[in-house]
Amino acid sequence: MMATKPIAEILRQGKPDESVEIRGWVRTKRELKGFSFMEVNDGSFLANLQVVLNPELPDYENLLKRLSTGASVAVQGVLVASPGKGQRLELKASSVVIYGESDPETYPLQKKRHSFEFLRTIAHLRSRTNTLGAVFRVRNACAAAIHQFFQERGFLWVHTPIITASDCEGAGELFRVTNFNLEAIPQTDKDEIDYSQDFFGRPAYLTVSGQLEAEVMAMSFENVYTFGPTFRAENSNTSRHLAEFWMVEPEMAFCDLKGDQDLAEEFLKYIFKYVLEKCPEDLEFFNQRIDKSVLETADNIINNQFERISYSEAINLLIKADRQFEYPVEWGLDLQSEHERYLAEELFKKPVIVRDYPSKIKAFYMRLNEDEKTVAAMDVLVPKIGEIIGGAQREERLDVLSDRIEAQGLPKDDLWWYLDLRRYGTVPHAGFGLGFERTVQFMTGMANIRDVIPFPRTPLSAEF
RNA sequence: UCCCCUGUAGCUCAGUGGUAGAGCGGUCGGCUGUUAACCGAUUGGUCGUAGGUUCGAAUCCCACCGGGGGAGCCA
Repeated sequence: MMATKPIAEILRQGKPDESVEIRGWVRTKRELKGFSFMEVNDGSFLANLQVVLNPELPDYENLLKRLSTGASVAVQGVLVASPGKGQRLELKASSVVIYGESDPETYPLQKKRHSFEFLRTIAHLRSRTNTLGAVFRVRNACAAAIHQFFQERGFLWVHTPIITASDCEGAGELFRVTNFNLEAIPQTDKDEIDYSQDFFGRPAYLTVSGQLEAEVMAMSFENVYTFGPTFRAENSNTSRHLAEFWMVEPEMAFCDLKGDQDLAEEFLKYIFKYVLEKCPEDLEFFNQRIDKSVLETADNIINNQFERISYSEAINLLIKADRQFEYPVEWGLDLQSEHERYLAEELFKKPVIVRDYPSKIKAFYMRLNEDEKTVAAMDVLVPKIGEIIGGAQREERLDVLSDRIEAQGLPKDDLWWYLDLRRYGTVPHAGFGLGFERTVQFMTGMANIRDVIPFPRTPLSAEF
């Protein structure tokens, strides 16, 4: 019985004379007079396995006709040292089974390079290309790294709800969740929508963050993290926005802003190192073909101590900067993308953590500092992307939190359970959020976020 | 949501008022080890949609639709 092996395993550690079976999809075929070559890919590896097809194979002529790009095959044979350049091993086929043919007249993928715009229109086939294949392997490795990082440190993976009733995150527009018949929405006497008749008896939404619930869980397990889908209905049309994306949110009890920053830095270093070890060929490919600074970026993250400055220091540095910004720099105003990129890209040339932002420009749950003007927030800024992590020490004092909720005009009654956490056994705690796709973008150098998620959801686009 | 660019063959694009083009792909043939194979031939079109200007529109004007980039918002 012949062992079926992933092509990655064969190319990494296969030996000549070994009998193997592979399965996969034909990437390309080259017919010569006496025999033919075909390259097969099974998604396990960036490179294809070259298969040699000799005329002695049963039904050779007909087989060659049917083995076009995209066809699915199983090949049995013997590994031999390749006399040609470009590969160590090749598979001398003794039997080829075609599972499904692929009409070359209509199969949209060519051997030639395609634009990412075009590939987005064939999202059901694009994962068979070199670049998207590499992206999804890196994405997988990155997800595995995230879990391993937290699991090694005793963090509990908590599953926070996808559907939420609280509209008080202030983080973008929400998608409504309802089972109303939209042709006939129940109304009250006052001609308002009667949510009491809706599925949850109140307005409900898709979550924009699992943070508040993660805080609940941190108050019983100390260290927790969420890793799941998040939804924003913002009409954002940029290369950095998705309506549906994945977010990682650790939350730590008995932790302050310093500990939060330490974890964020350690975390980024860990996942970059992990992916570099697991997918070296893929990252090398990105470095060569997509963005020639990919490896340098990884090295920069892994081997540099992140710069840490306060918001006030950041403002001073920006004022002193030897260049003009489009947007004004002034204490009290939020940092714009151009400011963040200047700090990380030009001034420090490495990741920068900015902390202690003015309270007025940050969320209600962030802890008020002694100066009463700033909050214990921190953003990790990286070259090229800007903000990749946003976090804070949370306000654990009931009275201060109540005041801030009221000051921001938020519905305090809806947050009764969140406030309860401060009534019963409150502790200092902190956490942060990391956009998963932006991280994969950063790692791979892919310019558009729609090309690092298999099935991107953006305004007017949800076909696949 | 705002600003800019763009829509021509399966793909990437040229054509800017006078008969619709190239490269790649596909197909056929050739080639004793190819690997973005190579060489030769061949195939391929409602020029995004609908109006308008004009003797004549892919080309100029208007509207709509799609795609991309940027900004804002954010992760």
